[in-house]
Amino acid sequence: MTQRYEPSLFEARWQQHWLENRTFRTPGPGDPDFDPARPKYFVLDMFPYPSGAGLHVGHPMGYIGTDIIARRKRMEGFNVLHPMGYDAFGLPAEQYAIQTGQHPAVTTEANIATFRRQMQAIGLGYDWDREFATCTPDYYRWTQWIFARLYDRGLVYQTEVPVWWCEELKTVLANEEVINGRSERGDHPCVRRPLKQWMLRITAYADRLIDDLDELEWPESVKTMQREWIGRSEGAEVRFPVAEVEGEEVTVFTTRPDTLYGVTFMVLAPEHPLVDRITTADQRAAVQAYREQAAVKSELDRTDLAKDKTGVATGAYALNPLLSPEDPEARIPIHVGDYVLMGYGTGAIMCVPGHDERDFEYAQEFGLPVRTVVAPEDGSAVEGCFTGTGRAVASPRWDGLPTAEAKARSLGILEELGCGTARVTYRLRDWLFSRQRYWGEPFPILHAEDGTHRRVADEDLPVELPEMTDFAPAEDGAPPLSRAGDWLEVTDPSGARLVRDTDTMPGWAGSCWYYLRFMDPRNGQAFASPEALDYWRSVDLYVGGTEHAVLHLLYARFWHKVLFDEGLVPTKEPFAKLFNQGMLQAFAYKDATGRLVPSDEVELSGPEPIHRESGARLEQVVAKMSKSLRNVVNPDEVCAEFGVDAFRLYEMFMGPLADSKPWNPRDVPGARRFLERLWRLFVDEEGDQPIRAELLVEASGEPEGEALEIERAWNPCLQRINDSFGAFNFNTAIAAFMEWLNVATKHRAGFRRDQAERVLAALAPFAPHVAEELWARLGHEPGSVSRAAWPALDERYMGSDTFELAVQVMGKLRGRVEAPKDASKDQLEALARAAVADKLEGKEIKKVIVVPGRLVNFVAM
RNA sequence: GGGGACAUGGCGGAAUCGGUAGACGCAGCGGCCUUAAAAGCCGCAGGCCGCGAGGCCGUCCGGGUUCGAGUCCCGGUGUCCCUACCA
Repeated sequence: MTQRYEPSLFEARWQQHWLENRTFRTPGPGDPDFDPARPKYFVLDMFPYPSGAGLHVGHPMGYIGTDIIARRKRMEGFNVLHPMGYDAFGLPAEQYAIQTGQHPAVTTEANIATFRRQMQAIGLGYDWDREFATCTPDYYRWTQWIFARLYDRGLVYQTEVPVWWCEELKTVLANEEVINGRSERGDHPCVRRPLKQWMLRITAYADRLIDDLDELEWPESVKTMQREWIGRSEGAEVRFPVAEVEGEEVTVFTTRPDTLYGVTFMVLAPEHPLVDRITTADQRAAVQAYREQAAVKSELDRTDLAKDKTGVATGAYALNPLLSPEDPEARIPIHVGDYVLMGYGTGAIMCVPGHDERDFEYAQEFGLPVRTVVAPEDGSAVEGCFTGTGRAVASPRWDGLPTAEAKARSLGILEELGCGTARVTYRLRDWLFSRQRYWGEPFPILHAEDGTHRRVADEDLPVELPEMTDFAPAEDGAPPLSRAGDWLEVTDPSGARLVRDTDTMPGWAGSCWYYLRFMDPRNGQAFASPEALDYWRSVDLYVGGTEHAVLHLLYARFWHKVLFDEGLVPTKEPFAKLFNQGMLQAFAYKDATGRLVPSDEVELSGPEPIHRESGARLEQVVAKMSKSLRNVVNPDEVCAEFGVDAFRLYEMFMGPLADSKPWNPRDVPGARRFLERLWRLFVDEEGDQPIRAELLVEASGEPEGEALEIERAWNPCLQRINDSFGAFNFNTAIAAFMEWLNVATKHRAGFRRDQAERVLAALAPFAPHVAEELWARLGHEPGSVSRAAWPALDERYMGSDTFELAVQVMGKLRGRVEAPKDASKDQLEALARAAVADKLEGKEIKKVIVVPGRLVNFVAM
């Protein structure tokens, strides 16, 4: 039998061993082997949607990172909760079902099997006993149950709203799923259409969702995104009476009530209900035409077309409530314009072209007057539009006040006059929560004949998805479930006939609380036991990509807070610490015209990349991995060619986990070579023994000679490994291993068993297969390195006794000299002086800076 | 238009508190081993000048603070990500 490093001979075997022995199973409260004395650590990956394409090398980047963290924490004595599951409801499986007739449950199950196999093949140490998919009744029963809690708290309502409708997908989409009028998934055109929809009152939690961000250990950028998404803005609601139309008034929201004297016109959103009531006869045709045009425009892209402001006068006028109705200045025209959005604030604005750029543009377009009511603090003259803060001018009731005070004063006056109040507005809208689709959680809702609805009793959950064979939505947009026959009909105990709701929940629903289910995934009595919730509390470290910075993380926080208010979870927030891994990119090749050339047309064997057909030189650039560039890398292939440990090491060696960085196929063999060299330190490839005989000898006493050299290299290496867990820059840990290996190889004759054991323990989180293999060959119980203790640092052997002292003259490096680590400042200065004596000759030394352990700098003229 | 991140050799990237820039790896070059090649092992390796000792330049560009700046401050350029009439 060969003793060469051949990972295919043992990697699969160890993976099998871990599964069979449930090595990474984590006992929790209620399990007989649970040890409550240990501290807990819950480290979670954002679980994947199991697509048909399987994993590509980008997915495992974060998974390998958390696997390393989980494995080390386990070795440090923590109860580590590190599970994996599948966000398995969603559109792609259903689209596929419509095209092929395959039931989404079938394709989803097949995809999950692929994902599971791939993740196990990477050696990820998840607790597979806790695995689940959100599309199983065992799970969505509790999704429905939590929905019922929201329902009972009045956070669920049904309303007719203009929603994004995607003709291609035959469903409504949430605002955030539509980008520039096209669906985020599939890039199909979408139109606005009024439909009755389920809404969740997330806006009721807006303030808490902003305020509680402060206590989270999250990237500032993500917190900022969430704050801006919620978009809290403080201002006033002001009511302007409409001239000559008795009883009508225009209510606007403004953040600048201090500019009220500068209002010269008003604009209503095209959809504003007031438009019909106030438009004058001679403007009616023009307004009607404009509204129709605006409705079409919104289907395309209102924002893109809005380079120039458009609008039309209604012919009606409003009266500035601060001025006397007789004052001609008080009379301001009311327009309709599509730069005002019906969905924000009141759908109407007061326009102050002197101090708002959009209003200014509109005023320019339509020749409306501009009135200046704020002057810059420094007294400088402003022409056109000034949006900054300063002092109020031409504003009789608060002239001369700085903007902040003017705001407060104007608010007070508005309230006094009874024509305005302070108000807070949010950009965040209530969450459109229903989809006219099949593959999602059915709503646990029953409709009565009188038009009322009630929720399904808890004991009747889950409301299971009915078996169907045709999932296509109807032409009129009626959901597939409306054709579900018997399933639809329910008779309640009183004999009343009820009909089930036929919408399903959006893809986000299942991921709103899955982290809680991991705490107690097989519980049939509750979504998780109070004991489990109380022990695991919340996620200590949550790792995933930035693409979920707003939606998923905001929705999950919302549900968690509702559960907190219900007294069902012990924490206010679900994810204590968030970490965003970088994106995995790939090299791409650009020709002279700037076009990207698919990778398989590029010849890389020469000194520079060449286009195979034309022979043209190409430029290497960094781009996303994409099918069209044919630079997508499959982890299965990499593992097959280089081994799993090499794959894991390379992914971590590429750079810090947080950075985006390109996959370079040429670098992968370097990781493999490291493992081979390490192997040879332990195993004589030419011999027939599983491990070098010296390593079977129990070492005693302090290391000496070559063993001492290895020891002195090891401890700084371990220090760097430990430090790499601070910022998740495991590339530096692996570099440290490599440097240590270079030293150890040089002094291999002195390599001792105790050193071998410590190295393998520290290596185990990074390259677990080879660590297990060599650990077992050392005679330890198979599989036990995963449970070994994390090695301790020995401060006595932190490198050698001397260091290289840099000697500078006037800040420039002029020499180097070996110096003892414990030398005094005076000794260092003397050594340095001797080293650069010739450079100092004839110069006057003005100052000497001594930095122990580093350098000496002579300031000399 | 707004917000954020980043910028270091041919490539990926190192560099605690401001203290020897380029660790580690890839690609490259030289040597050993070999009939030869591969693999492996040993060594070289930012640029320029010089036979050499050595010197000069160098972390996107321009200024500044400092004994000393990749790191801090001001201004600019470029790349990537997010966002987009939010009143």
